[in-house]
Amino acid sequence: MNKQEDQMALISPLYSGVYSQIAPQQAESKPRRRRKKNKGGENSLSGFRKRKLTQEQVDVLELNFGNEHKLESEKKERLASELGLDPRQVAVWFQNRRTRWKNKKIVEELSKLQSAHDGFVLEKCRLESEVIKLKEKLCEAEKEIQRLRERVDGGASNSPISSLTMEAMDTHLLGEFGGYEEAFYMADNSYNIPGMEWMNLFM
DNA sequence: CTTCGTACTGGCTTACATCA
DNA sequence: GTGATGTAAGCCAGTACGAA
Repeated sequence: MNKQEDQMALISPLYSGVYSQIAPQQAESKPRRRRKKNKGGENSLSGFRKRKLTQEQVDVLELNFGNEHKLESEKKERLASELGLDPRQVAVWFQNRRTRWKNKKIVEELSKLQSAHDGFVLEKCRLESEVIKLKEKLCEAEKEIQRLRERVDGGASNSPISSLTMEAMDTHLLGEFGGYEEAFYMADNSYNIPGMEWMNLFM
């Protein structure tokens, strides 16, 4: 693998945002010099009328692109003579094809992210309604505790047993949540679980 | 008029050669 | 051997332009 391929491998498969890593200077939106209109200079291929490649030529090029998105000069020359094209045309075709491929990938990636996002929103709604149900349950449990406390206090006020019994009851009823705060921390304070911070983006 | 495909421009990197 | 410099080739983003 040469250095250039190495570099491309470092870059995401989509080449996304890529060139900015290689050429940060260019990534800054520097005003570009406007290109002069060219009606066919010395090195111009458009000296002759711009023409569409035949279906057969495109098929062969697509086949080669499918195997390898990069074009080595030897392969370029071979393809060019095989298809009766200028090597420059082959190079340009590959360059444009890479651009189309990259754009297509970006669109695909966007739609994947969109559906993932939709899924997370759905899950968030489900969790929120679960929190509401659990809060209702907790409220009922607290009322029940209060009733029992009043009953016990009424029979033997200031008895050391009463407070111990209450503690035990609290532990029994709330033990699975590890206490009120812990149980509902997430619901009120968004996602603070390590590694889940990104969820806040959707809040 | 819009979209798509082909070709070009300019900025940039990399590899290689040459020279002091 | 090594660093500086020049050059060719290739890549990309952006753009022009002809054809459908």
